[in-house]
Parts: sequence; C-alpha cells; structure tokens
Amino acid sequence: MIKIATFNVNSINARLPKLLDWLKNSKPDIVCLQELKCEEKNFPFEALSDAGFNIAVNCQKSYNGVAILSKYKIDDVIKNLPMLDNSNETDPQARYIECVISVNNQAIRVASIYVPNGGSELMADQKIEQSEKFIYKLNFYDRLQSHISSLASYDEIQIFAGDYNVACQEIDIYDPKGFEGQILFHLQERIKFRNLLNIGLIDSYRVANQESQAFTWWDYRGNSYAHNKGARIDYLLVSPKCADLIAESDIENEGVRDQEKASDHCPTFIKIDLC
DNA sequence: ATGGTCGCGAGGCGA
Repeated sequence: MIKIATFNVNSINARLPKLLDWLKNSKPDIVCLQELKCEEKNFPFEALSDAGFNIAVNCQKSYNGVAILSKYKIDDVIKNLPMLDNSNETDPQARYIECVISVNNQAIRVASIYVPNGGSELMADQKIEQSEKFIYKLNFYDRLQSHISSLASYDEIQIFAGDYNVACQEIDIYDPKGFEGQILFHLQERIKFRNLLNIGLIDSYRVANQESQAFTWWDYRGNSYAHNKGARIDYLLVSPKCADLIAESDIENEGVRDQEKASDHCPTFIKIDLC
C-alpha cells in the first residue's frame, strides 16, 4: 500500500517543525508540497532527506514554489507547464513540478500543482472576470488541461495533486451562496476545474466519500477553523488507472490544522494498492 | 465591521 498526500504548507521553513512531525505521524510515501515561499538555496534539503525522502523542487523567492518528496526514486522531472502558444518563455511563477516515481517496477506520474488564487483588489466598477490575476488563473487552468490531455494516451497511474484554489461543488464550501461569483467559487473557474474531470480525471476524495462535507483550507482571519468556515480546494485528481487502485482517500485536519503555527491548509491523501 | 491574519522581509504584496 502506497500513501500519497498533498499539503499546501504556506512557507516550508516556517512550517518545517510541524511538517516533520506530520511526516513522522502520518507516514506518507509520496508528498506534494505547495507554497514553499523560498529560494532553492534556502530549501531544507537536509532535514527532509534525513526524514527519508528523495526531493524534487521548483522554487521561487518569497512566493509560490512546489516540491515532491518521495521514499522512492524520482525520475524525469519537469518544471513549469508549457505556454499555450508553445513559446519557449518560462513561467516566472513556480507553480508546477512533475516527475515519474517507480514503485515495485510500476511507474507513477506525480505532479505537484499550485493553481493561482486569482483574487485581487478590484478597481471601482471592475469585475472579477476582468482582473489580470483572475485571467491568469483561467489561463493556468487551460495550460494544465492542455498538458494533462497530452499525457492521457500514456495509460499510466497519474496523480495531479495540489492546491486548485477552486471549490468544486456547493458541498465543498461553507457558504456557497455567499461565495457565488467570488474567488474560489466563481462559475468560470469552477467550469475550468470541472473540465479536468470531463477529460477523465477523478476527484479521488469523492471515491471514498460520496456525501461528506470536509474542507482542506480555512482562512486565518475571523477564527475560521473554530467555526469550520472552510473550503475543499486541495485535491488529488487521478487517472482512471489510478482511481481503480484507491483503497482509501481522506483529509487530515485533526492534529494538523488545529495546531499552533499551522498552515491555513491541511493535508489530503489517497492510499493505493499496487499489485 | 469594506475589516480580519499570516508569511516574507523590512513596506506592501499575496493569499
């Protein structure tokens, strides 16, 4: 049984002691991390290597940054999604890393993804759909879909895990009416997210939890966690070949999000049975 | 209540 988790840590260095505790207790084999918020030279390679992980990173100073930790060997690392026009321009924002991990002679393609939040202060009379950050978010989704489509023919075990910054359905956010048209629950971004499901990816949390309401993120402001005012915006979207192997899928907020110095997100994971 | 709270890095931006 292999456990694969995703966790937006909101600064790898601010979270390091808590992250190491969680790794020790939760015992994931593969972890996708988002919001590292550090340059590569400041990434805690030694501490995480000592914890037993191979490491692949795509770092950026102060903002963004994604990584993959794995108990198994990491190969074929790709950093950043291609641009839609296939130009050789690289995205200045470090939001994507992908690799192939071999477990008992089976290849698993794993990606750690940090979709842009897309929210911003709006000028007078400006609508959210007109803001540059929101347009960048929608464009990032288009790039992601294009890339995932290009991998579909491989018929692999594929896991696209990370912070998608979208609550999929009404059950996935505490106040769907209040968030209608707002960031995290705007129709246009929900359509982009659903497009990933329409091309064949599966929301792995829902494989084992059809009806339950559970969140992976709670705003630091307003004591949101105590009031359970959250949203499910972190996902492991998986290929059909992976979905067939799922033995368990869940969210780990207790003992993580309720701690001092917690990230505003908590981990979510799947366990898969590799024959 | 047009705020609130973190993290980065040293003022304001991003979430």
